[in-house]
Amino acid sequence: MTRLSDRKKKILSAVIEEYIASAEPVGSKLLAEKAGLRVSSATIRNELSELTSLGYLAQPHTSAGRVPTAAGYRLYVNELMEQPDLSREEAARIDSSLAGKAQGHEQMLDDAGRLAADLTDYPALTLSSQGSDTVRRFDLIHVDANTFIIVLLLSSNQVKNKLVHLPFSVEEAQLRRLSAVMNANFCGVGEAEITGERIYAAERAIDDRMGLTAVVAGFTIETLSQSHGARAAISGGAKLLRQPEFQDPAKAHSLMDYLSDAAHLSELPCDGFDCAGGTDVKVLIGPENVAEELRDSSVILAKYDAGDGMQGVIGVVGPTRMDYSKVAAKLSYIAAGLSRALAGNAGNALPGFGKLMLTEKKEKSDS
Amino acid sequence: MTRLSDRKKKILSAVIEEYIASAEPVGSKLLAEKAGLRVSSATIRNELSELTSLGYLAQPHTSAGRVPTAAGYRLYVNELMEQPDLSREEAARIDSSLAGKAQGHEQMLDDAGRLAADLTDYPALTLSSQGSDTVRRFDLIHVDANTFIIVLLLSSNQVKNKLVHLPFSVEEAQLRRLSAVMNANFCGVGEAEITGERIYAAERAIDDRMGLTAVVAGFTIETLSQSHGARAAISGGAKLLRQPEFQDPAKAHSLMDYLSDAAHLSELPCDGFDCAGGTDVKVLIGPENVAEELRDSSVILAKYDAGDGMQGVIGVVGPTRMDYSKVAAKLSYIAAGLSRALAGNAGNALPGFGKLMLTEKKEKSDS
DNA sequence: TGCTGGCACTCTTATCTTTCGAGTGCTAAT
DNA sequence: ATTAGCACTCGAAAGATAAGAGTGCCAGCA
Repeated sequence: MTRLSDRKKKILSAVIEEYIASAEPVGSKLLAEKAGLRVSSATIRNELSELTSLGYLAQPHTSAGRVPTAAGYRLYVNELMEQPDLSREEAARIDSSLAGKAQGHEQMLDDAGRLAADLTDYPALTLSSQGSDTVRRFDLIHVDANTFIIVLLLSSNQVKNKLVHLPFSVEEAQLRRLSAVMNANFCGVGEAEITGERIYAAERAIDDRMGLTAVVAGFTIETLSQSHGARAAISGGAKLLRQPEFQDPAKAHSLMDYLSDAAHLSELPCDGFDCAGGTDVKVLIGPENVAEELRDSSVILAKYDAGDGMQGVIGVVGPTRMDYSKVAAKLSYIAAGLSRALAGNAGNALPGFGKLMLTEKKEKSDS
Repeated sequence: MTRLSDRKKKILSAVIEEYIASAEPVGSKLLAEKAGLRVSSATIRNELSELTSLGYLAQPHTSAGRVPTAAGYRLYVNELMEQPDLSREEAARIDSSLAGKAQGHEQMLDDAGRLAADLTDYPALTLSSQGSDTVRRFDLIHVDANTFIIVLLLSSNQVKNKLVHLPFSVEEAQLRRLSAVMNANFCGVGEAEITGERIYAAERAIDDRMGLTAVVAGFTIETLSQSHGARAAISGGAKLLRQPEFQDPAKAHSLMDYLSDAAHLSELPCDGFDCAGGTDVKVLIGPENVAEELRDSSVILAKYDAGDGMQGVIGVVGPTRMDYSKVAAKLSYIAAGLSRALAGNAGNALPGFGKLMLTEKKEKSDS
């Protein structure tokens, strides 16, 4: 289908790149000067005219320059654009930002989102659609007569906890029995299979009359369902306002409002990552988006791997006029780094860790 | 100083309330009709003129109505406005929103922020300037030969954890010794006092040659410093764009950018809560703000108590033209609810908790 | 056949005027 | 002290004009 002459391709690319940079319709004259083609503006006009009737370009009004259509962007992204390598500095910045601290999953994601927003100057979104998690190990810590802590080690290597205050007292031995029965019955068990019956059975097995089993099981279900349902977040929303296409407050507001609802973000299609040069990057251009609010924006998503089969997505939202190549490269690199950091979680540089913290601390108390 | 005739007060209030509602300069004619005063517009013009020269009102240009100045708002907030009670529905909504789940400190705060933003239609900010926390109890859970979990119970009743992978193996007995020495030496100790020497001493006490003590101490320091430094967050930033005063994207952008940096939020003055009718609400009007970016906005803050001496602030940011009374009432109510939920953390309705979770779960799997 | 210069035409954007109206301040009368 | 009346000011909206950018097409040329 795509039987475009080399010259047409070149011109289309030039139009898109120029438009990405200037946000203004680009005309034949400019093209004749800037693009490396050694032809006159009249020739270019003819080509532009054809590209327009092919549906790759459009003109806002009769006497304006050309603007890429969604189809134009699509073609550009799929076939025309070249994926640039990141500059050393940028790569280094990403590396250091991600390598900084080995914190929890969520904080890491948040940081990555902020980083992506900073680097691309577009709002960044992160969603971890971590598959179905299970508990690998239960621990109950007896604090005092009425208090204990539930500690769950999940198969995704996350640790979750909850402090429980009781209106009655409980003994350490009881907790030991309880944790034993939880470990025996609910390790590796998915959220859906933690049924009332099984809880009841466990309850009876240790003769638990105070409903402690149900408390622990309840927290487990809550935790699993929470990490099962995709967590979504957005950062750097204010950056939208920098884009000329969002000078109209109504537009900006509609999009920002849409984005700030995590429920909407989770609806983004997180499968079918194969386009854009083999890397795990996906580009949704304007009307390709299902959500009405995203129809004149584009979304670029990169998949990362969180180890243990879990995966998530980090991406940015911007006007259709985005520097797809640069943004895709950055996101891809960030996603890769994230995968490394999360999957290779085991590789905490342990020696010297304590010292590191100490020196950091010193600096802080100075300031 | 404030020797205003009753009529002037009434007029000033009327101007402010009208302006709050309409966002447009208000003139003498409208006032003559709406305000309950039985005088003509000419009389009101005279009064307006005086209020203007007193500095409480200003006119954008010679032939426009009057607009309140910061001083006008201040007077209104301090003396004129009446604190309305919340409607039953609103109170109920806040109660149910806060009582919903008894989660962690941070999540609770996030939820409260979202609630405040939704209820007031202004961006909400939350900051927990939790004083200096200490560890109340250390636990180390042995997972497998190379892995253990650090569990810290803080004096604020928060529980923090970290999964540690080791490049060498460690025995359960070692961990027991380590936790004993940590508990003995670092319970109730502030971040600043966890010095290298003390860590070294502890290390020697249990003959720890692998630096495990440092690892645990490092995490402790990290945790304490993190919860010591105020955590700040913002939600509902998009709502700003709804306000007429932020139709100019540049203004909106400047403020939103400012707000999205947590570091800036923490700089808000969180002391001196005494104005506005005895409740713990503080109003910063326009130029009263130190930050340049907040100079033509107002901030309303309400203090909440997180138990154990810790406290935080929840508030909203909006144009100086804010419905101070309503917003203050809402924030105050939310803050009170938050205090109750956090301080009275002990009062988890325990019986039936497990069942509750189960039914919730059922609903989810249905959809 | 394909490219180029030239030229008339179109349509937006910016700028400048004009008009309209709301609101004021002042004065004279009650 | 309050009010009615009136001239005046000034911004916002509407209309008019001018400028400029870009197109499409045609005729001539390799």
